[in-house]
This record gives sequence, C-alpha cells and structure tokens, in this order.
Amino acid sequence: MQPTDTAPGGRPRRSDATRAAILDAARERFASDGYERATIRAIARDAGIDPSMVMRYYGNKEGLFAAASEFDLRLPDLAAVPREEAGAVLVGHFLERWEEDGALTALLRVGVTNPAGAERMRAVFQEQVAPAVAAVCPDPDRAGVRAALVASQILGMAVSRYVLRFPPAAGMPRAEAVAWLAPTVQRYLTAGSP
Amino acid sequence: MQPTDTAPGGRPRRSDATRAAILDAARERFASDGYERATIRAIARDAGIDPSMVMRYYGNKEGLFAAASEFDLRLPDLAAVPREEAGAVLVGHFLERWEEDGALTALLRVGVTNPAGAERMRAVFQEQVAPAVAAVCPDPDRAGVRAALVASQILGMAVSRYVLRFPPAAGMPRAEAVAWLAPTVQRYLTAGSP
DNA sequence: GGGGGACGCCAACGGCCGTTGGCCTAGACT
DNA sequence: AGTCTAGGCCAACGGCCGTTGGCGTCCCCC
Repeated sequence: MQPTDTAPGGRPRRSDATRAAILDAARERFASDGYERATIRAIARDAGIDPSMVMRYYGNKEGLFAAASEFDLRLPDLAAVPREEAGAVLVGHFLERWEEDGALTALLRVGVTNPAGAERMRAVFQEQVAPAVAAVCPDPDRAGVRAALVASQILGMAVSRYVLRFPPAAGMPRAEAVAWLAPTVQRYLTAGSP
Repeated sequence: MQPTDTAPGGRPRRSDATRAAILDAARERFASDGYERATIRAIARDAGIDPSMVMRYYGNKEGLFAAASEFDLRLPDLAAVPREEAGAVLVGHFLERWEEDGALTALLRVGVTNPAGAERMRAVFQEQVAPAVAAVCPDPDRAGVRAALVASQILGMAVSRYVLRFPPAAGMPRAEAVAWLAPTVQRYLTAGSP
C-alpha cells in the first residue's frame, strides 16, 4: 500500500521535508517555466530527489500542480477599512502578495496555457475574490461583475509588470502603481454603473 | 537551394496557398494551445500537409511562431478623435480587434509562457501602443508609463474575458465592458498624475 | 519537348518526457 | 532484537516531439 496522502491532521511523517522540498521546487519551476516546460525531472533535481518520488507523493504531474497551486490570497476584510480606502488597500495587498509568493505567478502562467490551471483560477476568483468584493459593493446582485472588473485591472498589472515585464510597468515603484490603480479599483468596487 | 523566403514583393509562388494554410492553422493552434502544446505535427495536419513542409517554409518552430504572430494592431489615430472620447475609442477598438483575430490571443498565450513570445509582446507594446498613446497624453516624457497603464487594463480584461473566461467577464456584453473600462483608460491617457 | 527547380510525401533519428516496477536501506514499533 | 514498512534510488518503457534527408512528381521556362 502506498503511503496515504492524508490530511495534515495526522502525525508528522518522516518524508515531510521531502514533500515540502518538492512543493517548493515545483512552485518555482511552474512559475518560471509554465506547466509544459516545467518537467518533473527538473523539479526533482531541484529538490535533490528522484523523479519517482514525485509520482509516489503526488500521483502525477497534474496532482503535483494541484498541490503546488493551492494557496490563499489572504484577502483583507474590506468591510473593516474606511470605504474610500478599499481600492488602495486591495491593490496594495495584491501587489505585495504577488511579489512575495511565486505561486501566484505560477498559477497565472499555468492558467493561461492549461485548462486545469484556468479552472483553478476561476475557482480562486469565485471563492476568494468575489466574496471579498461583495462585502463592500452597493449592489450585491452585481457583485460578480464588479469583482471581474477588479480582477481585470489587477491581473493586467500583474501580467504587464511581473510576467511580460513591459519596462515602464516593471520599473514603476509599487507605490506609484498603487496610486494609479487605486482610483480605478475604487470605482469598480463602489461607484454606480456607468 | 531551398526556396528563398524573400519579401512578398516578388512574384506569387505556387506554394502561397500552402504557406497561408500553415499560417492559419498555426495561429489557431498557438491561440488555443499555447506554444509548447501546439505541435508542428498538429498544425500540419490541420493545414492538410506534411510536417516537413512547415520546416521547409519557416525553418523551425520558432520561425513559424514569428511569422504567425506578425500582425498590426491597426490602432486608430487618437489625435483625430475628440479628446474626451479617446478612452472609449481605444477600448472599443481593442476588444473588437481581439474578437476578430485569433493572433492576439495566440500572442498573449505564448507571451506568458515563452521568452521569445514575451519579447515580441514588448516589441508590439513599444512600437504600436506607446506611440499611439503618446499622441494624446499631456506629458510626453511620461507617455511610457501611461501606455503601460492602458495596456495593463486592456490586457487584464482580455485575459479575464477571452483566456481565463471568468464568467462575469466572459458573459458581459462588449458595450458594457467598454462603458466600464473607458473612463479608466481615459484617465490613464489624459488625467494628471495621482 | 526536354531539363531543372519548386513542391510535396515518407520514413526515420535522437532526445526528452511522464510514468512504472523492482530493489535496497534504515528507522519505528513490538 | 527482530520484523515490517515507509522512504529512496535505479533502470527502463513507450510515446510524442522537432527535425532531417531522400525520393518521386508536376509545373514552368527555354
């Protein structure tokens, strides 16, 4: 019988360090290379173990990606900040989060190329972004549209700045990016329909 | 000697139909599958010819992509429209262009995963988007930043709507998307720095 | 009407990939 | 102390890929 991949409620396993090393390497490779070019062999080499270990612990490449791209945006509760600062808080949080966690770039890169990755991004959008937006928007039945608009602006800046690296976007200080984007997001969040 | 891949100034070649079929199939495959999963074999099958023909005419896969992703955004002259409508015109043009030409999605998909694709997107940005934006922005020395902001919003909507297909973004009528995005882009184009 | 080049297909090569199964080892539990 | 199992490596398989070279064939031009 294979070692069960039980929930982390159980006792620590002897292989936990290896599992973590694999996940770290996988996130980095997926982020920099995308799904297809991030090979299991390269990930295993980075983690200092044999490729077959990856298969044993995560089943197959798809399972590895699913595990590596599981993460929490840790979105702030927008209802708890002054209403007119929600846009700035949200943009600042996202850019900060993006710079500290390679999994976000990994998910974006894979989501654009791979159907399973796209599905996971839709899930993150629906389960994390949409509810956070709904907490402050004036018309709850249109919260989905507002959330999509917010996502479009933030994703677009992430693509321009961290993935395609358009020089003006990549070179802009984060504070300047926040200052430009905040009014946009604020309008998407709270302003009346155009 | 191989058939020369001379500029299209020369006489029409007997193989022009084949070349065009290859390019059409390539654009479609690159758009839907991305660079790595779009195989030369599949493209050749779609075009109804042998894979070796692709190599003969385009050298290698990278050359094929370069040829398939050569295109013109056909951006309007923003100086010729009323100043306060520039944002709406630009957004409307982009979304329309995106829906009619698969090469845009292809370039986006490949640009996110492939270094050569990213380089080509940077070139398109610098040679086509930046000059068009510079024609209306009040501070020409900061035109690059404004162009990057415009690109971030439009790219983000394209990603959300055409690639990741977030339901609210994909289902939104184009006119509604334009109405929401136009003020944002207008501000990036002409408003004072925040 | 004959020759030569453009056009097209076929078959194959080498390489890398995901994945599998067997074997050894060392630690944990009784 | 002895056993048993999880942890780890090694070697290999089958498949698909990009790419190459050779061989017919048809069209164009002299």
